[in-house]
Amino acid sequence: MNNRDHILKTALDLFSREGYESVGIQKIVDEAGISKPTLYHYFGSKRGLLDAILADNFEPLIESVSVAAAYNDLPVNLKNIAKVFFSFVEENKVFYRFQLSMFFSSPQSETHQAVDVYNIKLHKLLEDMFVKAAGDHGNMRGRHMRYAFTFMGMINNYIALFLQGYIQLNEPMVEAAVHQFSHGIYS
Amino acid sequence: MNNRDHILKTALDLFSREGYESVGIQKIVDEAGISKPTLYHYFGSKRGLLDAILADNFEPLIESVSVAAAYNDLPVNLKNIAKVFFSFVEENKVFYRFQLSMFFSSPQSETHQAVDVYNIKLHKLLEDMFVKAAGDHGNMRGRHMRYAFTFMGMINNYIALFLQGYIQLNEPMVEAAVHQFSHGIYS
DNA sequence: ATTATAGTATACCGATCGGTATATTGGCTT
DNA sequence: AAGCCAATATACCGATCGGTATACTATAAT
Repeated sequence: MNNRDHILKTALDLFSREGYESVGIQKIVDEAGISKPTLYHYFGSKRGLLDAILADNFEPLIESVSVAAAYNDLPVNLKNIAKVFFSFVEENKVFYRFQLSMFFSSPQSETHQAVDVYNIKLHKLLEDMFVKAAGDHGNMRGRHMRYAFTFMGMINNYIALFLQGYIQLNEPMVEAAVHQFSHGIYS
Repeated sequence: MNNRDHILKTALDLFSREGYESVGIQKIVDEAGISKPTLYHYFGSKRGLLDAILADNFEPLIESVSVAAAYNDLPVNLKNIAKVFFSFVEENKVFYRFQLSMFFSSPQSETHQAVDVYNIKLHKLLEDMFVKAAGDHGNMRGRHMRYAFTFMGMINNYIALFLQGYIQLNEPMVEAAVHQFSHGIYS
């Protein structure tokens, strides 16, 4: 692995375990076995390092979600989106734990602002899907935003359970999450 | 308001807005119009200040939840618990936003550890209730932990929606949250 | 062979971090 | 009035913070 990717991986591990604010640059470069100017050569600043971690990991996720959310048949879409998230989390546990913590961090914090742009993109994909679905399901109209939030919330609940070791993110769990969410929509 | 409570309120505001790690002691004492030794006289350390904030706010909540979760009739219990949380959040927006961010912060961080003890207490109250309910609902047996987590997750989803200004936490919303969760249990 | 450039290290910067030594104030007890 | 103690302030501590000035090295292009 090249130095840049090695730094990214080391920093993500530390950030995810101890929190972005609590981890100093010195600790990252010690752990990675390099020196400060090397890190600053690649990323320019601590914030630049954070942005690089987010871009590298979020972009593939957003791409996959955008495919799964292209409106067709709502129940199928929901299932596919859940699958995309669950399999992403299985392969990127450390990153997803970190991004969840950033999403819930204080609104004015650097971490929240850094991750917000990506979550807004994800949210838009979901909301667009619900807007289109409302053409076929009249009783959904005007609630797109709430649906998008509730669906992401449901997904993240199951992911949180997984991250704590209580469940596996397999096919039946996809069904369970979508089923439970759908009950809130159609009734 | 006495000095101790004034410091607590000032610190909670800053922590909730900018994050615990990002707010220095100096900023708190400047904002509160006092000096460092005064703060250290009351709380001993930054961590002591955090613990005092948590104790002051969590204890009444836990007391209320423990009443609402005393097992009687599960649907009624669930509704009462949701009511307790929703009305607590209405009156303690700033604190609840802060405690949510701590709950999702990195597992080894000071903030997560500080808040964990209280969330474990809340979780135990819910889990005990589900254990007792399983006596009356056979198909629930062995899933107490998952139910406790999922229910809290559902509650926190609605609270997050409220904190972002998308919904109000009124009676119909209590019904909606409990209804949606219950569908995951009985089927 | 020379030059340019990307990559890396040593050593340092001012600012801020959490925390404290010392002293002073003011009210309460005896 | 004397003594005590909680409450407060000024001024300071070493450690760490994010970031950088300078210089060396290795590789690649001319």
